[in-house]
Amino acid sequence: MGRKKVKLAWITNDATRRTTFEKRKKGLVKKVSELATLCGVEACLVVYGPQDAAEAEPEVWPSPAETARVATRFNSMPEMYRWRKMTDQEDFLRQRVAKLQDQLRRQDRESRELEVSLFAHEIMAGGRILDDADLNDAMGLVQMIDMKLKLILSRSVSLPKSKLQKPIDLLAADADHDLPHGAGQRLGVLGVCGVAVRGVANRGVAEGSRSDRVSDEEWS
Amino acid sequence: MGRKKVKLAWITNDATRRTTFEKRKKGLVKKVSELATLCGVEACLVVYGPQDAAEAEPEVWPSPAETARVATRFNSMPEMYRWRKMTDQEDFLRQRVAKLQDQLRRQDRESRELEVSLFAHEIMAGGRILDDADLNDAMGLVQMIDMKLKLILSRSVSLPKSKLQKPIDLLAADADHDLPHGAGQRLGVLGVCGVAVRGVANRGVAEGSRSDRVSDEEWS
DNA sequence: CTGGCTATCTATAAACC
DNA sequence: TGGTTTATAGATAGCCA
Repeated sequence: MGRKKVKLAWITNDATRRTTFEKRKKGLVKKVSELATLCGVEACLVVYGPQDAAEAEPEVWPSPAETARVATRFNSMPEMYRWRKMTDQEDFLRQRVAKLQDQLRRQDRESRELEVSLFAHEIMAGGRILDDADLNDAMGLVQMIDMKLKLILSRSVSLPKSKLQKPIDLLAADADHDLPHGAGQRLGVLGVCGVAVRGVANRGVAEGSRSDRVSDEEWS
Repeated sequence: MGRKKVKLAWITNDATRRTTFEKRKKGLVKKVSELATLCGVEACLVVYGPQDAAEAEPEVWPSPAETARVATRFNSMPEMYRWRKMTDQEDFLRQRVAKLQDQLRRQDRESRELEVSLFAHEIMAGGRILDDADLNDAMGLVQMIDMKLKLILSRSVSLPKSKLQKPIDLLAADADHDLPHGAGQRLGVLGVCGVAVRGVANRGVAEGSRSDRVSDEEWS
C-alpha cells in the first residue's frame, strides 16, 4: 500500500526493515483494536521485536491486564472439550519440544564445528608470521591451541561422544608427548581441523542446504 | 476502507457485524503474517469469536501460516549469493558462525517457550483434579509452578528481559504476598501462562498440514 | 449465508527533511 | 535518527446473485 508493491519476503535492508516494522506494528495494533471494538470480541496480539534488538520486550495488545482476561476465557471452555483439545496439544507440544531440542543440539554442534574451522583458518592465516619468527616455541602454540579449542568446545554441555572431542584428544596427546616442534606440529593441527574445514566448504558452495548435510559419520 | 467510512463503535446490525468480523479477521491474520515475514520477527495473534457463537475456537496465527513463512524466508535469502562472492573463506565462516549462533539463540528460546506452554497445559489439565481435591494447598501449587518455571527458564543464559521472565515475577509475587488460595490463584497462573499457551494453541490445531511443510533440516 | 464485485477508505513505501 | 508528505497498493463496506 505504498509507492511500490513490496515482495513478501524478508527485507534485507536494515533501515527499511526497521522502519517497516515499526509502521506495520502500529497499524496492526490499530486493526486489532478496531476489530475488537467493531465486533465486540476478545483479541490479543503479541509482536516480538527483532531478535538482535536489545529491546526484547514484545509489543502487546491489549494491555497485559486485559490480556489476562482473554486468557481467562480459556478457562470457561466446556470441560470435556477443553480436555480433548489439550490432550491433543500436549502431544503436539511434547513432540515439538523434543524436535526443537534435537535440532538445538545439532545446530549447537554445527556452530561449534564452524568455530573450530574458523579457528583453524586463523591459525593458518597467522602461520606465516609464526614462520618468520623462528618458532622455537611452537610448543606454546600447541598449548594455546589446545586451550582455545577446549574453551570453544566446553561452552556447551551435552555432547557425550561428539566427534568434536577428537581434536582435543589429539592435541592433548601431541602436547603430552612433546612431539617435535615446528611445521610438523602445525600441520598436525591443521589436519585435525581439516575435516571441519571441508565440512563447511561444502555448505558454503551449496546454495540451499539440502539433505546433503554433513553427517556425524563424516568426521574423523 | 469501503464505500463508507465506518464509526469506531460496536456494530449493532447482527449480520453486518458478523461479516465484518470475518473479513477483518482474515485481513488481520494476513497482516500479522506479513509483518513476521517482512521483518523476520515472532508474532502471535489470537481472535476469539463472538461470545454468543457456539464456535468458541479462536482464530490463531501462526500455525498453517508459520510453515509458509519459514519456507518463504528460506527462499528469499539473497545472502546466499553474497556468500558465493566472498573470496575470503574466513569471512564466510565468521558470518556463518554468527548466524548459527543467532539461530541457536532463537531456537533455544522457542524451545523453552514451548516447554512453558506444555507445562501450562499440564497445569490446566490437572486443574480438575485439584479442584476436586479441595485445594488448601494451592499455595504449594503456586510455589511448585514458580520453581518449575524458574528451572525451565534458567536453563539458558541470555534472555535479559524476555517476556518469559514475567511469569516468574508474577508468580514469585503471588507466592511472596501469600494471596488467597484456590481458584483465584489458579486463574492467576493460567493468566500468566496465557501468552505462552496462546502462542502455542495455534500450532497445535494446525488445520490440514500442507504439502509445503518444511522439514526440520530446512529450518533456517 | 457464501461468494464475488467495485467504489472508497486506509495503510504505508518512498521520498524528503 | 526520527517526523512529514504523497502516491499507491491493499483492505473492505455496501451490494447483488
